[in-house]
Amino acid sequence: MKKEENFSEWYNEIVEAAGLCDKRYPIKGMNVWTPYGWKVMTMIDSYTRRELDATGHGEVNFPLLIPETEFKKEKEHIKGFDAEVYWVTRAGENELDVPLVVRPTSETAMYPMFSLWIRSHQDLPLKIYQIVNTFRYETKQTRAFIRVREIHFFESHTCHTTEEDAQCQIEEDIEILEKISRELCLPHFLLVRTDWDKFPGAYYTVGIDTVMPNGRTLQIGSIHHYRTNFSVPYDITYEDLDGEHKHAHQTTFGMSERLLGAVVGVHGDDKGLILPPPIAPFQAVIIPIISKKAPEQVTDACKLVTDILNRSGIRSKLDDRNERPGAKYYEWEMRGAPLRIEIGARDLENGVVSFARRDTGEKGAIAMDSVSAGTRMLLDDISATLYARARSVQDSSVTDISSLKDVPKGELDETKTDRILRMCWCGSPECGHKFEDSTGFKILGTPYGAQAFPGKCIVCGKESEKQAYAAHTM
RNA sequence: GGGACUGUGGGCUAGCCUGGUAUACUUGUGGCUUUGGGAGCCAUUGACCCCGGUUCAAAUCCGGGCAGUCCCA
Repeated sequence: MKKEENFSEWYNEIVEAAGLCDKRYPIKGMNVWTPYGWKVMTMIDSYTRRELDATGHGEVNFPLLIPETEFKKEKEHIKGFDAEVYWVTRAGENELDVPLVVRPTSETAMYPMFSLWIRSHQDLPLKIYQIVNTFRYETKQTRAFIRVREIHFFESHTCHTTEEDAQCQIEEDIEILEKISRELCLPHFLLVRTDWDKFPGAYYTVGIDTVMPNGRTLQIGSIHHYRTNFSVPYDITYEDLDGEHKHAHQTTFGMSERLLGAVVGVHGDDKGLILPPPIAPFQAVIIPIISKKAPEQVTDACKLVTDILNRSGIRSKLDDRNERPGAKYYEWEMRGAPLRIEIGARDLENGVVSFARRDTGEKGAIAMDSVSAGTRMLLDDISATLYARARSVQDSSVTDISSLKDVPKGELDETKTDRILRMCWCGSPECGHKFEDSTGFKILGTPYGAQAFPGKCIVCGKESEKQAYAAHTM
């Protein structure tokens, strides 16, 4: 399995071989989460919960179904989702009077309730989130975790008195994102989407994009500022200090199981998955090397070390199956366990345990009496290495261009890697569409909170200070 | 949005053109031996995507459905 040669094939094989999911469920785009994969996903969710709870968001759980009447209230939103929603039109033996939408996202489920919950400025800000599954009828090629029809995701929704308050929320969302993505060792771009690519109904959208090994970008989340685009049709108003009724300003922030897809793609190698220690179900896997001499001592030492590590907060697993050690090495490498610890008679004589790092393949020994401190240090270093490695791939995949002639076209080079283009753009839709149509690249947007970037628009040549990123997307 | 290809035990695969008895490897299960990088031997379970058509006879030919993979925009 060669990741660099054929990323698509590699990815498809690895997600099943590593035990993340089973793709044989007989509905397109709906896969089964198997125990190991679900464990990783719930680890990711636990960081989401931690950060959202810490910033005063309350966790809720809304119904899956939305009445058509509520769903249809915001026109842009409907236009964006109409083609990909599932409908419940029948129940038991009856046709329903009001058909029900299976949520593609929860704005239209939540906002009628927000309208009831919010009466006074004292009810604001309202900050809630939920971790649920949503459904979108994908007609294109689906792919495990990356393009699915049933999506596991979190969505946070907030309401504020003013646009400025809502803007502060965007800043907070970005801080939350930084903390979560750091745990996953995932570098990314924050790009304000073009007007024609923003979320249906949004005032503006910040896309969160990461770079996959084939040089294509993968959107792993988004943050939206709605202004009052939804609060008007959904009648979400509050009474201000002066007794006036005003519409709330809203934001949302969401990320999905694509985070896991990104982790697989960004960190994995030809031997399989490489999981960042914070989300690895087993951070250290202990493998006994049984020999004819002293088998009991080895077994006991393995149990002891596993116990010591677990008690010091390092998720550890003793693999004492009746298999050859080599077979276990291959399996845990495939599954991406960050650190392997081997203990045999030789190690016991020397008072150490042997280790092998999954990220670099480096092998060494840790003194038995400092095994948990030594393991902790290695795990931290693995995280740092994974992040640095991913960061350098991301940085080196960006090419600055100043003319349409510089746009790579047709055949990819021998590395089969796509490029991310950075250029000056005047910001007009005419130039944007012209660029996209003539190059086949998609404009991802302009850097969020970027410094001025003086230059000449790549299409019309007009002076501009806007920088744009463009890429092929997954 | 457009095009191409493919569905055979759990996995991978031969057979399909030219209709008749389904192949290999692997995995699983039971047993014995084994354990510092994918162990060996013996025994054993297990499959032609679904619906329809043609035919004495369909994995094979035809039509539709479902599912999967790839390419282009």
